[in-house]
Amino acid sequence: MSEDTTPEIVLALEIDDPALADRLATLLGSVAGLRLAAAGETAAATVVARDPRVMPEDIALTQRELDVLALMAEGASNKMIARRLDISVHTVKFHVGSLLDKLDATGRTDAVAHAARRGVIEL
Amino acid sequence: MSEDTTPEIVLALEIDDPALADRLATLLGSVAGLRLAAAGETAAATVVARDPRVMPEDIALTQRELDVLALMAEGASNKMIARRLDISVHTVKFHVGSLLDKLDATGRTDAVAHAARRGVIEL
DNA sequence: CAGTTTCCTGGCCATCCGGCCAGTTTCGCA
DNA sequence: TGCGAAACTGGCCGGATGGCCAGGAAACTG
Repeated sequence: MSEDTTPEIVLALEIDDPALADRLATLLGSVAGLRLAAAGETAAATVVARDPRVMPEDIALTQRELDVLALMAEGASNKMIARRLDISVHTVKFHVGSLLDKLDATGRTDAVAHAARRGVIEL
Repeated sequence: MSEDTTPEIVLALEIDDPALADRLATLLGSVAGLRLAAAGETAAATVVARDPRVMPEDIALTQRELDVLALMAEGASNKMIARRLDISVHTVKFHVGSLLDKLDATGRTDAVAHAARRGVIEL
């Protein structure tokens, strides 16, 4: 090894907690081979730590609701979801209704967005 | 300073590129005050670097389409979007149609999911 | 056994969505 | 000056969506 051709790894920081951000910046700033990204600079990797206050406890979703939610996130219509889960469209609507209620959403798009924000599903 | 009370910051790695992951693991593993998370361990922050191949160039969206997309991600209906942007519902539908087309989505929920995945919008 | 939860199904209906057609204006660029 | 892209508006319509009502079957728990 020891090629001086190896470029520094540029790291960006996206930390909600100011104290943690400061400690990380100090620690990482002094590592050889690493560099913190300047404002607007494209980084090779990003250090993220989102404020966990957003997700107190996992919203209590039943298994079936999670099934439906996952398919919703795929953009599936109620009819498609019904076919894939082998249940009736009415039942799908029922679960969707519960999801809208539990996720405090106004529609399926909102529900998916909320769920993604809280980490209930992975986009 | 020199309080041994200061806990180590636990970092998790989520790097698609194995080479980059290896370099980062080596660099970060030897930093005092830092520790890499064990499997399944809860980390204070996560270093992420998603494979950029997914998003070759930002999909060419017009300003108006971005406006509509942002409101869609908020779960707004076409009517709401129309009111907020002070345009007619027909125009909203027009832009939504373009978005579905450009984002290769089957519906507004799918469009928001795709856009979020590509980083076009921030959830 | 009774009660609760979860999952499932049906009908009815107002609204929303998205695709189709058509048109106008405004802007920048060749 | 003419041309295209972007933005905007309208009507029409089939299908999707979500809210409301009602019910039933299975499993778990006190």
